[in-house]
Amino acid sequence: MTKGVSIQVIKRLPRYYRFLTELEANGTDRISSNKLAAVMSSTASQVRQDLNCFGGFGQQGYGYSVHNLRAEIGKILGLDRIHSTILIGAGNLGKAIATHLNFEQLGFKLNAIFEKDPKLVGKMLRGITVLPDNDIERYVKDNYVETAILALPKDAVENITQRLYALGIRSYWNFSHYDIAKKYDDVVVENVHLSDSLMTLCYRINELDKSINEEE
Amino acid sequence: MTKGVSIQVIKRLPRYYRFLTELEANGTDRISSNKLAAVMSSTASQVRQDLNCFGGFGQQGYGYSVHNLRAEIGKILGLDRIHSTILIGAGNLGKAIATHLNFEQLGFKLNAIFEKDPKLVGKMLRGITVLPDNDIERYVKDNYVETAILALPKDAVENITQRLYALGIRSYWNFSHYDIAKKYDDVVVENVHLSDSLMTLCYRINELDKSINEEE
DNA sequence: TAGATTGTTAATCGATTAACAATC
DNA sequence: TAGATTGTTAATCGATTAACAATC
Repeated sequence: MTKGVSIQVIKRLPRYYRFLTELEANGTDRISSNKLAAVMSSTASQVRQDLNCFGGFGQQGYGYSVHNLRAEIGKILGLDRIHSTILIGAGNLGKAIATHLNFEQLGFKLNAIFEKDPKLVGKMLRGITVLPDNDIERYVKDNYVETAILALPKDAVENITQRLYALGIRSYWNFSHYDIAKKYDDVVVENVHLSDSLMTLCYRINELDKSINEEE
Repeated sequence: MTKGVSIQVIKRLPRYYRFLTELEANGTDRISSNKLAAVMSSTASQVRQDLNCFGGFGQQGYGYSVHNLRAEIGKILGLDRIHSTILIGAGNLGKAIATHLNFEQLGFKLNAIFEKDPKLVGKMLRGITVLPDNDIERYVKDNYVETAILALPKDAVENITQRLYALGIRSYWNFSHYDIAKKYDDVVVENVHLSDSLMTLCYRINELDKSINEEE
């Protein structure tokens, strides 16, 4: 029954969700695949193909109800569930993650934060007291934890992941360059590689410069 | 002469670069497409196809020189150039970006930081004094600036981008949900949508749970 | 020379786009 | 009913994988 929707489609779902949220906030009641494609810089064909991976949410001759479609995509993404989450690392990056994201609207709840550096332990972030990383085992045994956010340097992540895996945690939001999925095969890992993104920008700037120089 | 290498290939280049950097640090001198594919969780065919978009860097019967290949990919990405960069927004996210990334190794140099909130103006980040955002125009006119990093809320970004675009800035590393590329068509934008990444993780956790339940 | 491994062409696979009958 | 727009099938396009001759 696992339908096997392609990763390309799945990666577009948050985009649909974002734009539909905006449209609803703007008071738009209904939208055609054509109009939605224009907003998303996509094509009407792709919009209809994508949505029909999950069901027929539209109505012939009418289009899609913005409110309903947004709710359906929210359900598909699973944003109506709440995944108990811990954050490992309360440095600059961990702090930004903790304070910047609306976890509750994204299907998660941040319940605890752990940090090795004693100088940061005890501080408050988003109403949560930062705990020493030695407390991880005790905490995870006492509290149900589904997901871990990893905001620490690569060399620290290898060891931490081993501990978290041993405790049964199988989903990771990973900001480091340690390759979790290569080590463990029954986990879900979403990587955020900021430096890869910046290098891609670098390449594209150079391409832009080249095309400008060719024009001259 | 613009070759038009596909975006999929370009997005893999930073990965090659990262793994080759590791291999070189480990003292590996040469590597075959087969071995490199194993390290990268890719295929030998894909490795050779990808690299041959840019040139024949290997040697039949031998493989690739790790050192040379890393250097070549660095050049392709343009990491040997230095793009003058400013950061707009010195909140938690801006602070993490400023302190977390090795800009110099990624083809960029962070030269100035601007912030609206007077409480943050004057603070030091990465040896740079945070300036008031009213100084942007003066600064960009006096100093050559190529790239802007946008680490502020969506509603502030629209206005800031207008100002930066008017000043001639054409490349953006954008952490907000404001769609720059839809508004301006001669810009290069690399978006980092953290909440999209988290929603994708949410979807995949649910899929994992489903497949586990099916087994029972 | 023989073995290994590339560069490159051909085959396959999957994703996107186009078309249109179904239907609101 | 006529017009609009979906859901879905078919056609196209591009990316990945396989194969192999070239060659170090």
